[in-house]
Amino acid sequence: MELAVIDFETTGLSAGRDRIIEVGAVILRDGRVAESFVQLMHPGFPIPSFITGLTGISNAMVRDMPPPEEVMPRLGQFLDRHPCLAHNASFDSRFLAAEMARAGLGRERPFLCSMRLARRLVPDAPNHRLGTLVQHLGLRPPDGCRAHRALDDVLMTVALWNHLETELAGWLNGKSPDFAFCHRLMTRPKAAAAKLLREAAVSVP
DNA sequence: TGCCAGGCCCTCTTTAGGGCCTT
Repeated sequence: MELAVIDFETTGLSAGRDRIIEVGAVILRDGRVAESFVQLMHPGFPIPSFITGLTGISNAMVRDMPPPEEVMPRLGQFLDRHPCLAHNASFDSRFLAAEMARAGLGRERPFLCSMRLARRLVPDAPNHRLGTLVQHLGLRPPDGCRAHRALDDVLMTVALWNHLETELAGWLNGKSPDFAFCHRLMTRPKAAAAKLLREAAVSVP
């Protein structure tokens, strides 16, 4: 399954009030990064100091950067028709929809959520934050990877997804899971998701 | 003036509340 893995750094949590200040995205093909896209953006107002402390993205870094509405057409072309994957996808899909609408480019995109899948497949993790899961599973993000920068968070999500996909393929007798199966798994209640896995394990030849 | 996200998910639930995740 080809996926676009995406992550936004923003000025806050509200898609209605806050703006995107950085996007990272990659096209994942056979578990490998085939293309990548990263861009800082100027939100049109000062970045809150809390966000600069969290992400390291300062007002000086975005001073000469384009506003989100200028970046969205290029991002839309990059994502093309790929289904998207993000960690806590409801957050990123809300911001993507809000910024696309501001740019006059409204289009709903299907999303998978690595956090919701991990809650089904890694129930014993201390918590389901991206960094915790990567550490808990012993995954190795690329050297120099820094949490809360968009492309680095994308690469950690890729590492997590590759682990989850391998685990799902184990349930499916080696067959790679498709989008519909992953979506069913992450949207069903816990007990129903567990039943879905058990049924898949015996029904896939 | 005062406030400011939103949706999933669990449970001491369903006539509800609060923790988890994302920035």
